[in-house]
Amino acid sequence: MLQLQAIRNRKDEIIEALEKRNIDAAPLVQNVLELDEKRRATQTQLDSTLAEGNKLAKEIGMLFKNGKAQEANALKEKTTTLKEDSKRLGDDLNNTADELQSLLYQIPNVPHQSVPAGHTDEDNEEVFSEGEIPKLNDGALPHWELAKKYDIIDFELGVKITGAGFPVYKGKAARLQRALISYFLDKNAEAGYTEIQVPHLVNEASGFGTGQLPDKEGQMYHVGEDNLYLIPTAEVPVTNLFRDEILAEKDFPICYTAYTPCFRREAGSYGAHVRGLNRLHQFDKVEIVRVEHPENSYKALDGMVEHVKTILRELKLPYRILRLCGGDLGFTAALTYDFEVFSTAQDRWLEISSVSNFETYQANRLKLRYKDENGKSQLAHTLNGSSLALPRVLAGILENYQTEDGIQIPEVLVPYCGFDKIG
RNA sequence: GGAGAAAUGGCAGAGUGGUCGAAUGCGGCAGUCUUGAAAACUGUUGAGGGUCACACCUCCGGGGGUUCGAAUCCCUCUUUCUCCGCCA
Repeated sequence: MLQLQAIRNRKDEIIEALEKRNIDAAPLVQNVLELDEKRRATQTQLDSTLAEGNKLAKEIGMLFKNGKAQEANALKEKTTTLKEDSKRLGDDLNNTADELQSLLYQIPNVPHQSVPAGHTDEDNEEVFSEGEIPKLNDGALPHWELAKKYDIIDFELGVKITGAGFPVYKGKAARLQRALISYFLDKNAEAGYTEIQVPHLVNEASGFGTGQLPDKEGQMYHVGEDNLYLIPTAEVPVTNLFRDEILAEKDFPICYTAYTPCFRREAGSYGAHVRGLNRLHQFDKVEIVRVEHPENSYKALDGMVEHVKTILRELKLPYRILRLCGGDLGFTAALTYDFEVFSTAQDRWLEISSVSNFETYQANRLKLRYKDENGKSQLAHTLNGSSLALPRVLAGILENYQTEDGIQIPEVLVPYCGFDKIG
C-alpha cells in the first residue's frame, strides 16, 4: 500500500507513473486525498472533545477528593454531551478511516522509472539472455510425453486422489525434484541466505501483509474452519516474519531462503498452455527474501538477479531475463525481472523465476520499519524472488536434456541425484 | 477435548478505579573517567496520529461494555502456561 504521505507530496508524479500500468489513478487519488483531509479534520475535532472530557474528569476527581460532591455532580452533567459527541466523532472517524483504507488497497505500487510502458507480456523488455538452445532430434517430446514414456510423473493418479493440477512424481522424477530442492537451497545458503522452514498455512493478517489480500482472495485456498490460507508462495510467511518489526540499520541486509510447496487455485486459466507441469495447483518452490535499507534495495535486486543467473548457468539451461512492462507487473511490485527457460520441445519460454523489489509497498502494510541515523522510524524495502520454481525447471531439464536413449541429468545435480540418466 | 492460571515497553517485572504512558532491573544510546576498552558514575531511551514547532489525542493481547474517570471492574475472542485425555 502506498504511503499517504507520498500521495500527498508527490500526487502528480504518482499518477503519471501509474499510467504505465494503463490505469488512470487520478480519480482514486483525488478521492484518497479528500478522505484523508476529512479524516484529519474529524480526528482534530475528536481529539479536542476528548481533551475537554479528560480535563473535566480530572477536575471531578479533585472535587470529590476535596469533599465538594455537589460541585462535582454539577460538572458530571456537562460530560454527557461530550460523551455523545466523542461517540459520534469516533464512529465517523472509523468509517472514514475504513473507507480510506479500502481505497488505498486499490492503488497498486508505483512502477520504477525503468519499467517500460506496455499492456501484455508481449511488451516486456528482454534485458539479457544466455545459454545455448539445444538441437534436439526429430522425435523430441514435450515433458508430459516424456513423463509417460519413462513413467516418472503421473497426472492421472493426481487427478484420482485430488484433482487436475496435482501431479504425482514417481521414482527418478521424485528424486530429481528433491535433488533440485537441495541444490537450490545449498546455492542460496552459499550466497548468504539463511535457510528457514516456515508454516504452509497463514492467517488473514499475513495475507494482508504481503498484499495477497484483499485483491487476490480467490487465488488462495482458504480453510474456512480455521480461517487460514494455504500459502501461494513462501514470500507470504517469510516476509510476514517481519510484520510489526522495527529493525536497526545494522540488521540489514536480511536474507532468507525457504523451500515450501505453493498452492494456487489458478481460477480461470485453462488450455494448452497449462498442460503438464506448466501450471499447477500445487508445486514446489525455493524462495529468496530480502529486507533492505531503501538505499540498497536496487543493488540487492541486481544481486538477486545475478544469483539466479549463476544457478541457471550451472544447470546449463538456456534462459532469458525480461523486465516486466507496466501492464504485466504485479500489483505490489515496483520492478520485476522474470527469468524464462526455453523449452525446445515445446518451442516456448517457461517462466521459472520472478525477482521483484516492492520498495515500501509491502513494508507499509506490514509496518516493517527501521530506525534511521536520527532515530526516526522509516519503512524498509522488501524483495523476493524464486530461486527457483521446481516444476518448470524440471520440465526444462526433461525437455532440453532428452536424448535418444534417455534423459541426461545436469552435471551439478548428479551428486544430489545419485544417478546421471533417466531411462 | 476437559480443568485451572495468565497476557504490561527490546527483555524481565511492579502496578487492582483518578496524581499511570506506566516503578524497578537488564539491555540500547550519549557523556564523564581511560592511550583504548572494561568497570563505575551521569543522562537518555516505546509506538502512532496531530502541529512550522508546541499543545493535544490514541495505544498496557484483540473487540465490546460499566464509569465523570479503566492497565486496573464486566463480557467476549485469541494466544500462552500447568494438569488430565488423545497422539506422530
